[in-house]
Amino acid sequence: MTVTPQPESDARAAIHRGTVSRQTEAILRDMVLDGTLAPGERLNEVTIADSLGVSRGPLREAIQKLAGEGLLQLKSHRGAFVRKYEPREIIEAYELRIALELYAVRLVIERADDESLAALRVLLETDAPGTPGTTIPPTPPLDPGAEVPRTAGPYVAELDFHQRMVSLSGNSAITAAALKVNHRLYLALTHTERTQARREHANDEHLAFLDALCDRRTADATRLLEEHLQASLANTLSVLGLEPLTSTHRSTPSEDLHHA
Amino acid sequence: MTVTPQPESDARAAIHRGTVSRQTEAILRDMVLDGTLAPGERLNEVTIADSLGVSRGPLREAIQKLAGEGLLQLKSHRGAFVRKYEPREIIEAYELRIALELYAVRLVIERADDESLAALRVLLETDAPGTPGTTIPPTPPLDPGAEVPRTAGPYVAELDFHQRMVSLSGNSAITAAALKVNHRLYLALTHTERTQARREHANDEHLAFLDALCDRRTADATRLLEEHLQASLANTLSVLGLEPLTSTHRSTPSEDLHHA
DNA sequence: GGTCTGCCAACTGTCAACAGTTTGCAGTTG
DNA sequence: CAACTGCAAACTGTTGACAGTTGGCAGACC
Repeated sequence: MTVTPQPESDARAAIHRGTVSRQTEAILRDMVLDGTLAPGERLNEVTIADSLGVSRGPLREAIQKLAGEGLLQLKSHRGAFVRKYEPREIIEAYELRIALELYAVRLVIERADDESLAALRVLLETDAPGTPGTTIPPTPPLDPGAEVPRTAGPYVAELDFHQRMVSLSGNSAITAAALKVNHRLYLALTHTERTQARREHANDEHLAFLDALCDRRTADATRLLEEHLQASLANTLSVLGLEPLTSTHRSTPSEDLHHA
Repeated sequence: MTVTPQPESDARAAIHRGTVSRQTEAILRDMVLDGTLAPGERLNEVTIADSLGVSRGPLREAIQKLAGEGLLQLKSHRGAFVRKYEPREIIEAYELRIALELYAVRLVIERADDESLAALRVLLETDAPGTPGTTIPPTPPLDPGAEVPRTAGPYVAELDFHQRMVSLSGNSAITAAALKVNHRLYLALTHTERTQARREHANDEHLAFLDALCDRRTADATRLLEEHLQASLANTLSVLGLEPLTSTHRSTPSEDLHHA
């Protein structure tokens, strides 16, 4: 109803919905994101191909594509596994997200019109967990199947708001990159709950940020967004029982990240 | 015989150098980046598979992966084409690059050790076009075949310096994203020459930026880098005979980039 | 002469079968 | 009884062949 390109509109459209390869890719992505395939799990090609009613060829092509998006991990002669993110990788993905959003904010303030900015506020008010998949940005440069599934994880609304904000930059390259890293973060954090306190804080931060954004106060918006993202990352880390990477490495001169 | 990953190091290593799929992927990427396959050109699967001595299966898997990286474009039932970037897309890719590098600078200043920073200076001094492929970052999270080819285009040294700087952030996600967008920009701009004046300016800007970076003056380094990147983008646009997007949209409230 | 229609060739998308590798297990041996 | 070796099953990697679609070309028709 909202933004998702509805498949059930026409039966003929469903038949012609791209090739088997693309359909398989979309279905696989959903299966990975909604947990049907658990992180670390191995994908048996014949089993999955059989259950989807397709051959191994298109399935393998879909697997290649998802591996390129960071959702699967390929091991030579061992097959494909659902990507299991290490704590360090979660932090790195988060930092990538921060990099994208911080610059996107500047573009949004420069370019977005008032209506679009105002429309963002609606996303914060309808914070109920019942809102179904509104995750697709208006101009998705990725494939049409790239959508966050309907199983409402704790991060869906959060990611959705941010993704929409980024898409207002009008830059489809940045938007696509953000969507991809958001998918990865969703996969990595989908079973991570946030504390209630954090949840309320997050909403306040969103509102403050949005106010600055609508007033086109670039410096304030940027600062508020970064503080919000850093706080969100810190909460995630604490829930996961990890210590923040961002404060430990400055003392040690080398050796710290040279081995990766 | 053309671009094949060097087999003469060890016969056994050549045999076990990944699967045919991966080799094909690396070779294809090189062929796209070095212009063997021209932008807009269509890839005939049987011809290419034949010339590489592989079957269509692995070739198609490689094509899927390169399409995911933005180097190829897939058209349903029409095949794969070398991606031909529109002016707008070039600008968007450039902005994505800016977003990544601006945040990377902060991480570099926080985390990189003095030696690594000093090592960057060497890249600027050996500006001769004879320096062979040093394009791989220390920690390439992409596949081992992902390198800017040896055909020294005008942007190779430029991109190389920036890529190395980004890799010093220690963040492999950001580094991988930067590498990917740099590949795209290389493909889009490989036949674009820079003015001599711009060339000298660029070097000066690099040096000034590097000084600020080594002194860990975050604000200065960030500002200098952004000015440098904006100037570089402006030069590229002028060479291409385009007008900058970044200055036209602020006045018009909407309608400017809503159609994309 | 221009335009439209129907056919044909080329190519992509898909499938089923073959070959090589890995992993786990059973048997054997010290 | 533990550890090592060899085998076998399962699965991935690869291949060649089949079917459906697209685009162009020739011929007919207006």
